Amino acid sequence: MARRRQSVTIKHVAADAGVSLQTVSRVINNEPNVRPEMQKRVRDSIEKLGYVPSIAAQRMSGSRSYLIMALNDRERTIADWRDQHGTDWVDQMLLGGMLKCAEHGYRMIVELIDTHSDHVERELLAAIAAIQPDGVILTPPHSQNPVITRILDKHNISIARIGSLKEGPGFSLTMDDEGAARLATEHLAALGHRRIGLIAGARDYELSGWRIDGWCAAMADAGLDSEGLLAEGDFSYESGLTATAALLDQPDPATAIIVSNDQMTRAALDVAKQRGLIIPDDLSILSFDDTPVVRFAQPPLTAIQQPIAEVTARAVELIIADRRGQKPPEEPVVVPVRLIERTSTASPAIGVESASLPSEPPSPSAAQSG
Amino acid sequence: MARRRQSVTIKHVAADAGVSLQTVSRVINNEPNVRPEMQKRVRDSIEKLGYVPSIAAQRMSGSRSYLIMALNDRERTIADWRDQHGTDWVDQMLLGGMLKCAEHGYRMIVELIDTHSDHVERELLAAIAAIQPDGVILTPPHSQNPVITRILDKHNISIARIGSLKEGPGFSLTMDDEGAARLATEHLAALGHRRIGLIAGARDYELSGWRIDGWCAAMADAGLDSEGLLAEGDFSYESGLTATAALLDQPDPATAIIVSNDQMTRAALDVAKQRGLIIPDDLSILSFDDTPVVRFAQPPLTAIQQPIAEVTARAVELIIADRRGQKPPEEPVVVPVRLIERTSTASPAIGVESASLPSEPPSPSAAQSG
DNA sequence: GTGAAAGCGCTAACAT
DNA sequence: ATGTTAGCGCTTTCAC
Repeated sequence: MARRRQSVTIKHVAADAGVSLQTVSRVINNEPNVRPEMQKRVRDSIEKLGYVPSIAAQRMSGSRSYLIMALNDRERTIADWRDQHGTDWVDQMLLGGMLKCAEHGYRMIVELIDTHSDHVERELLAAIAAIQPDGVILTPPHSQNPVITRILDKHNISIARIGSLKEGPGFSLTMDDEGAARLATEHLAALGHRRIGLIAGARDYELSGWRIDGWCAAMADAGLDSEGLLAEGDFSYESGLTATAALLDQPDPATAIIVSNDQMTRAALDVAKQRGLIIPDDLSILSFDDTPVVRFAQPPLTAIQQPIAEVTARAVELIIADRRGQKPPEEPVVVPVRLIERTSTASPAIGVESASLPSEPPSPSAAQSG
Repeated sequence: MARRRQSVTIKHVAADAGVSLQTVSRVINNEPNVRPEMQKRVRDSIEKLGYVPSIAAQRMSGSRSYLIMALNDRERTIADWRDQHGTDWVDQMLLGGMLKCAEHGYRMIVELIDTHSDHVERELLAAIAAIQPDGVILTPPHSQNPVITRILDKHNISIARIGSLKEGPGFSLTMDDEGAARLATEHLAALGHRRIGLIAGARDYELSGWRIDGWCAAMADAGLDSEGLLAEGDFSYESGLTATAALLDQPDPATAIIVSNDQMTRAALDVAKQRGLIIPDDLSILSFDDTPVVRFAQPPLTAIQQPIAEVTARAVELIIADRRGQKPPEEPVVVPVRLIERTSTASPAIGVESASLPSEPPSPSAAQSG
């Protein structure tokens, strides 16, 4: 295979503009100490020759690689892809991350790593050595894995941790899980539900706890008893089946369920169907993931729309700013969610329930259909 | 920002193994002229030190960048993402491409380019200069764009063209569109349909033609008249509305429709619903994309499952083989599709239709529900 | 079969 | 404000 050279290099530009390599380099990198007229001369040459810096060469000598690595959990990501369950997390990350990267001359590379394996460290080191990313975007559960953050920090790589508030290197971003859970709960309470169940996510995800907190707080604020309404899941379909059953199999069963992700939501729908429960007449369901499986469900589900694209774009911005020496934000960056109202949530069926409604009627204002 | 060095370089390995840089380089690249004992010594050092070659450095001096670029149409990809219509083409490309790349120490970078813009050339050149990919995977409509293939070829980059059989540099891969259309048509004919319509895709996609060919051939083979049963679409939802209406608004309307992609399928479903047609009782619908929107439709749709992941994986293999100097395949690589039978296709309603059925009854063998 | 030297395209550090 | 020099980590070329 023939040796492939860059067709137009910084040398050609320098020669064409009649300046030194360094001056061209400064212009490319928007560094100071270049007179406007020089600037222009160089930029004109760049334009004329169609010069584009080689990322590889930039990385070789400089401190930047112009590469940002998006790290996702291998097992879960591959399973989602294979099963074609319509989880579009990676797609949305690409949408937000790639486009933002492109604005700044960066590229995003998706990398999968097994969190729970013994060779996380080895895998991560290999990825770092091969790619030399300027920054890494971590998603749960990687974002709270101290082994990973420590290694990245040691290598002086900027870290954006999505879905983690733990102390640690880099900056945190969240999708306001607590607020979202509160929003979801309030939505259902406003519809008149008193038995609002929550199917929580895997315990080792920080955000699972936040959602429980938000739900608990909102239940308390609404004067509702949350006794027996919390079911623990692990984000898998199977766990969703068990959890849903648990919420329905009790003396005073849930009339509305908030489900922490799309796969468990599928399970909840299936359990409801199997039991002959009509949605939303007999049971309201609200999903914490607005993925295709949820949007195209029958009936279309009311859902918390997680701004994955946006939060990823913000993560890219933070990393690039960090590279430029700007001070990272003190506080975690919180990207608010939206509640998309569809037809899976409605007032509970009139019956014994309604007889025991509190004196205060449900607020119709919060129940407007979007 | 501190200058970041590779922690373990080829030098460390060479020193540790007591050999020269070149010997290590040869081992890394599986080149000849290294004695087995040397091999082992070097490999042991690599293992011990946890050495991983830097892609940037490899690219700098050598002919390989270990980077494969997956090129998609910017406008359509972003629209699909934004609208969240559940098209998972990019996801599936990543699944197949990334994993295969990983097996060989390559990485895949997704890049978006506007096909129809004036600056295709400029955008492509910029991407090439920045990334220096060893190979590029082209999807329609890029795969048939001579401007693109010519530039890539000139830069000595391996080209895998998915969905194009036109003469040109690089190798072609298809998902057997003609055979798939034939399969779909036969499936419907076997159910007893005589008026099987096809909503074709955009004319400037080669595969649109192949599908028409397959459908035509199968119709002829089944002794069916295809008069008035071909409607042209352009893959957009809107075009799907018009095309569906055209197939239904005629003296002898279609009782089954094959739709060339998921968005037009959505349109077909909506038209049917609006007209009060029950699927599959009044109208059978078969989609040419098995994306989430199709799988989770009500009823779930019978669909051609395009093996995007697999064809991308094959493309990666071909590119890597090409880099290694292996001779590319003479013939286009054809990855077969599968027909996923769901509940949107059934025998046409018994009525005037059945009275005029040909003497030969529909073959039940081909109508087995999967 | 192995090693030494040269240089890929670019930037950091140090001149001027 | 601009230029010069010395590498970055690796592969290529060519000598041994």
